[in-house]
Parts: sequence; C-alpha cells; structure tokens
Amino acid sequence: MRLLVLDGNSILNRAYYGIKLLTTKDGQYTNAIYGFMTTFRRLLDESSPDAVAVAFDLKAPTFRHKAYDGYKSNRKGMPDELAQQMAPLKELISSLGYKIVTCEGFEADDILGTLANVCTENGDECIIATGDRDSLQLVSPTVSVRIAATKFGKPDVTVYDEAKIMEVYGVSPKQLIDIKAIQGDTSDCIPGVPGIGEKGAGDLIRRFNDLDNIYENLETIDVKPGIRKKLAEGKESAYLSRMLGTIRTDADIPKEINDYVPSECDKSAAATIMAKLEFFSLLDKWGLSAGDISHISVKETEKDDRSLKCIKEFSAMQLYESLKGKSVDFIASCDSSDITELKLCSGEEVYILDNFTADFREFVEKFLSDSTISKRTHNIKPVFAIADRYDFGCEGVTFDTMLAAYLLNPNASGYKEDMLAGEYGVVPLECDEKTGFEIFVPLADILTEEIKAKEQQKLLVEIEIPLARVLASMENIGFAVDKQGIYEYGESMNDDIERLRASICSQVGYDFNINSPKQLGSALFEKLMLPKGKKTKSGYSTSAEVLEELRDIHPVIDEILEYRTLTKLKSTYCDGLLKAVGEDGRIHSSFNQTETRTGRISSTEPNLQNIPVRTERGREFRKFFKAADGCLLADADYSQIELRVLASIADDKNMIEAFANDSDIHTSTAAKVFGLPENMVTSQLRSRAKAVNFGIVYGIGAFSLSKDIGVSRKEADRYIKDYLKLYSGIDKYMQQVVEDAKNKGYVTTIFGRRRYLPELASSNHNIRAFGERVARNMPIQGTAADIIKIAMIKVYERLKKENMRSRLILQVHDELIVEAPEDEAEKAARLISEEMQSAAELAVPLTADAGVGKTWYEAKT
DNA sequence: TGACTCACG
DNA sequence: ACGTACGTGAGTCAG
Repeated sequence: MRLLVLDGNSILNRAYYGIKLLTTKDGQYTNAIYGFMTTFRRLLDESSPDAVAVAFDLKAPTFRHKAYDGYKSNRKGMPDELAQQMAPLKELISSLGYKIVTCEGFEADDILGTLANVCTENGDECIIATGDRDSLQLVSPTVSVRIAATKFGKPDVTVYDEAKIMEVYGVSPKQLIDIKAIQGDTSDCIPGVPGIGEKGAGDLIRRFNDLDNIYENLETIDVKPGIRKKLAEGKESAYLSRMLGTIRTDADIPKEINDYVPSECDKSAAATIMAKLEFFSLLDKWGLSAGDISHISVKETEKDDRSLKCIKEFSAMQLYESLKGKSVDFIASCDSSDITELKLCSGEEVYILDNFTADFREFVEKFLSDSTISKRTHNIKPVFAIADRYDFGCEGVTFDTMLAAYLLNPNASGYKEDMLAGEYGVVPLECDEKTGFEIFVPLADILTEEIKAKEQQKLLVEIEIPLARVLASMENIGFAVDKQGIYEYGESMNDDIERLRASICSQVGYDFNINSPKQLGSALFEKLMLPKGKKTKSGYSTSAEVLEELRDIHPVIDEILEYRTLTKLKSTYCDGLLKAVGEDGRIHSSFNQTETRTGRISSTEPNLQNIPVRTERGREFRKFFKAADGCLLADADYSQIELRVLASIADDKNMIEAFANDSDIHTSTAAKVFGLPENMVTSQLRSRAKAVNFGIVYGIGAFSLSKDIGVSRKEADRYIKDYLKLYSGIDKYMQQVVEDAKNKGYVTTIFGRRRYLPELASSNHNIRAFGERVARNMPIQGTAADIIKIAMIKVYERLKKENMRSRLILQVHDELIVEAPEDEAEKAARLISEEMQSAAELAVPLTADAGVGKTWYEAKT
C-alpha cells in the first residue's frame, strides 16, 4: 500500500503566500485554496497513492508542550484572508472523497509523524507532503518527504529520501533533530544553544553523531574552547529544544491504512463548490465537468415557481405574428456563416426552429429585424454579424447576459453560460425538455437585477450592446492588405537575417539558436563573459533593456538587437499576417469585447492593435494596409485623451487651463514644473515632463520614473513632488480614488464601468501597491475606453444616417480608421473627428486629428 | 503549458 | 526589507 499524507496547514500556507490574492466577486478569498488544489493534484498524479490523508491543526495556535509556554508564541496568527479559506477547502477535499484528519491536542505535524510511524512499522510506503522542512526527520526507508512550495504561482515539489538528505545535509534524518536542538529555530521558538547557528550545529552533529555523545564527552571532544563553553551553558536548553523539535508519533487517530482509502467523489458537491469558488479551470483536472455543477443547492428559498413547456406544433409565421410586441429570449446556434437553429422562449413557452422548419429563413429575418420584439440572449455579436452579412436588421436587443456579466465583473476569466449560472447561484426552472432556457431565463433575470442595482443599465444598453453591432460589422468588413507586398517584404529580410545570424554566431564562437533566451544568455554571459544585469526566474535576462546597457561593450549586441527586430517583424507580422489574409484579400480580425479589465476592446487572430509604428522600419509595414480599389482610408486619433480625462476627473485647475488654451501639454508641464517660460523648454525637458505625465497616468513610482528618463531616483522623486504640487487637484484625486477604492472594493469610470480590486486588501505590500496603481489608472484608461466606444457607435450610426458608403474598419484604443470611397473620404475624415470630439462632454475639450491616405501609413497624421 | 520577449495604446 | 508604471496578444523555446 502507498499512503500519501498532506500537511494541510503548511501547504495551504505556502499556497497563500505564493499566489497573488484572488477573490470571487462576492469577496471570498480563494488564492490559497486554488494553490492547495493545484499542489494536491500534482501530488496525486506523481505518486498515485492507494490511500490519502489530509492533516490539519485542530485550531491555531495549539501548544505542543504545555510545559513550555513560549512555544510558538511569536508565530503570528493567520491573516483573516487565509483563515476564511480553511472551511471551504476542507469541504472541497471531503467532497472529492479524501479523508481529513485532525486530532485534539496534536498538530498536523504530529499526525504526519504518527502515520509515517505506522507505515514504517507495517512496511507500507508513505509519502509525506508538506511545505515545512521540520518533517524531514520522519524520512525512513519507506517514508519519503515531498517539500511542496508554490513558486510564482506554480506548484513546485522536491522529493527527499534518506539519500537526498545525506546529500543535502550530510546526516541521517534522525540527526536533523539534534542539529535543530543545537541550532534552534526562532520561528518555532526553539531556543537551541545560544551562540551556535546553522553551520556550527551541522558541523558538530556530522562529527560527533548526536547530542548525547556530545554531552557525554563534552570535555574531551575536539572543539574550540568558545564552543565548548557555549555547549556547556546551553545543555538544558539543547535537551529542551530536542524535545520540542521531535515530532510526536502518538496522535490518537485511525492507524489502519485502509481507513484512508478515498471514498467515491461526490461529483455534484465538488463541482458546485468549485463553481462557487469560480475555479472553472480546475473542474476538468479533477474529472468533473460544468454539467456536474448543481444548481439546486444554492438558494432553495428563492426557488422560481415558473416552469417551461416545449411547444412542438406550430407554424413559424403565425408564431412570428404572435410574438410582435412581446419580450422574447432566444438562443441562436450558428455555424461559420449562418444561423442553423433558433430557440425561443416567450413567457413559459419554448419553441425550437431549425433548417427543417418551414419558412425558417423568413422567420429568422422577420423575428430579428422586428424592433417591437424585445430580445435577450447570450453573446449577441455573432447574431449581429449574420444579420449584417445578409443585410437584414437585428433590432430590439435589450439584454445580453455575456456583456452584462462582463460589466458586473470584468475580472472573470470567462463568461460561458454554465459558469455564470454556477457563479450567480441560478436555480433552473422546471422544463419538460432540456433547451437551455431553464438556465438562461433565471440567469438573465438575476443579471438584469444586478445591472440595475449597480446602475449599469445605460452602459449596457447604450454602449456595449450597440458596440457589439459595430464590432460585428468591422469584423465582417476587414482590412484590405497588399498580400504580395507583405510577402516580398518578408522575403527581402531573409538575407539580412541570415547574415546577422552568421555574424553573431561567429563572434560568439559557436552556432546556437539566437531565438532561445537560454542559449543567448549563456552565449553572452558565460562564453563572452559580459556583465550580467537582471536575472529572470530561469536564468539571465536578455531583454532589450538589458542588452541596451551592453551596447558599448561588445559589437555583437547591436547585431543581436537588429536580429531580434528583423525576426520579430518577419515571424509575427509578415508570416503571421499572411496566414490571416482571407480569400477576399482582407484581414478579418476578431474584436473581443469582454477581455480587458479596464473596458478596452482587444483584437485577436490577428491582433491589429499592435502593428508597428514606433520605428520607421516597422512603420513601413503600414504601407501594406490599404484601402480597397477606389477607396481611401480616413484615420483620426484623439490627442492626449487619457490626460484630458485625468484633468477632467481630477478637476485640476491648472491642467484644465492648459488644455483649454490648447497648449502642448508636455511643454506646458515642463515649463511649470521647471519654472521656465514655455519657449525656454528644451526637448529634453519636454520629454522628461512627458514621462512624468505618463507615469502619473500609470500610478507612478519614483524608481520606475528615474529608470525611464535616466535621472537619479532622488531627482525623479523631486519631479513627482513638484508635479503634484503644481497639479494639486491631481494629487488630491489620486489619494481620494485609492481611499474610495479601499472603502468600496472597486473603482469606476465616469460612465459607471467597474473594476473590483481585491488586491487592496492584501497583506502583501507589493500586491497592495499594485492594487493602488490600478485604482489610480483604471478610471482614466477605462473612461477613455468608454469615450471611444461611444465615438465608434456615433460614427457608425452617422455614416448610416447620411447614407454614406464609408465603413469603420478598425479601432486602436485612441484611433479610428474608416475605409471610404474616394469621393467621400474628406467628408468621412471630418465626420469621424467631429463624432470623436463630441462623444463626451468633459471639463476640457476633446480633440481628434484626422488624415486621409491610400494606406494606413499615409493616412496616419 | 508557461516563460520570455516584444509589438501596440 | 522589498520591488518597481497601466492595459493587451503572438511567436518561440523548452520542459
């Protein structure tokens, strides 16, 4: 038999400190449970035990030896964020079928010791898993210890058997107790022999075997007089320490291994707990699925007495007539280009229509385009896309559970319906058939209430839902590219890349893969012995930032940077984009509306929001992004939208005035901060002021600012102080927003978009500091995101209203691109910048600069 | 699959 | 004493 014994407290503790704080949206902390479960899973997979025991302290702190009151008295109690994770974890472990073991008067350690002892006696194999090195003393021929740590959020396990302990410590497991008896352990309040530490203690035991032998022969052993004296004086303490440091093996717990064989997993209970904890990614790893999540258990009292009934016999067109003016929920199944099935729910009646239904096409078009029918669904964008493609309307959409759930909590990892149902405690309706509505209807009802309660109705109905239509249209239209041009550009780089590769390898002295940070690191820092800068988790950093420092030291560095630039351009942009060109010669990126925590949209497959621009060579690439034949591109971007939003939110007199006067904000800032007239501001001073302005938006620290602009930390600190004195409204706002966030647990944009900040409650300084920066940044970045979303909707609607053939095709956070027939292009450019400027009324004017050109390169001003 | 690097706002 | 700016996505390596 093989028994796996976990030290629950210790592993939970390691997980807590190793993983950034996570919470569910109700504020239940979950990071330690998550880390524990990942480690647990890994231990099970690695050791395939026949039996498993999870040991916990009964209550913390317990006293192992009443005789010594000081024991563990200086151990801090567990932080509350950790303590409240204990109960759900135990529940989860039990529901998965594993035994939890506790024992009055004994710590988890002692349970480990007792079970290890049982196994040693019976000849069973025992694997102890803990985060605590104390347990290494339990190792025997049949007992091994796995030290489980959570490093950077990942489980990490080191196996210790007798040989490994000998290799690391040079002693047997039992001798570890004697080393500790001399060395002591402040965290456990074990005094040891004062004046002798790790090195001395190890040395003594390695040479003289054990504590008894040392004291029996104290006068004759070969040690320095000072050590002998300390040993003599510390004798009593040493023996006390040995007693304290010895793990007990007599806990009163079941000693039959068969008692620990896992019982069957209660799938429904386990999946439901995981859903409540929002651990959807764990379901699969524990052999569970979303289908196991029980929706019943949550709020029995609020059970809905509605029930649904599937209507089989009906005529599609009569049904359509009867739905006019009603509220209808629908679930559309789509293939790559069309709706294949449409399920409807009106009141308590459910209808299912598909390709075999008579008049299916006609019904779909009439139903979707009828604005008198108020519609709710989950994920409306693909439906808008189909309606757009076949040019029938899709009107009357009043609610989207996916978009609503995103607004309620943009931190979630996903927005699938069954996940949401688990999260929001949905109780399914009674239904004579599984249709999806038994979950969807109550979910939509709950989310509707939540959205109202949080006053996000307008955000949903006036921004996100209309935006989905715009995004669908942008995806359908795509961006025309010069495929041949991209290909030739890529081919033309091959020779340069090969030349650089050969030159770099010859300078290093051997062939290696320059793309591998590991191989490059050893080439630079071991072969060429260049001074190493920052380290990463797995070796030397070879980032551009580090290499930049080495530029003057070795000529190969420039070539590596050049090589990196070229291969990046080739693989990500040439090869990557070519793969994404559709049969129509256009790139149809996807725009994700529920991805970012700030409210921005993101672009994937391919990402068109990171096409190079900062260097001329990269910017050339935009020459391949072109307007269709007979068309031009009109491009407009906001000028300093984030700083304008900041000036407005913070209501800062000085900054508002600067924008009102249409000053160059960075020059104006420099002039004021450095006390010069504007015409005396050098480009260096301007660029420093610009860096401070950026830093302020990001939540700033003096260290990062100094690194960014290459001044001393002290000087950077001065800049920030002067800046905040000058812009005192911003100073006040930055303090206020963090305080509010700590009180409320979230921050908001001026349009009511929220982001929850569990990080602010962390006891870890770094995590908390991160939360504070986010609190300062999100209202700014998020409000800017809201504004451009409004602008996109306005541009889309206005183009339609004016019967123009120009179409919005891309958004890059503060920039919009429209493809316009040549004769409309100038008008389109004016129209975009007008709509962008009037998208929101701030305390400062919004400005947007527009340009027109055949390619993106030309159009961008 | 995660780490690293680097492209963008 | 610690670690170091906000928000993304993609390609590559290596375990």
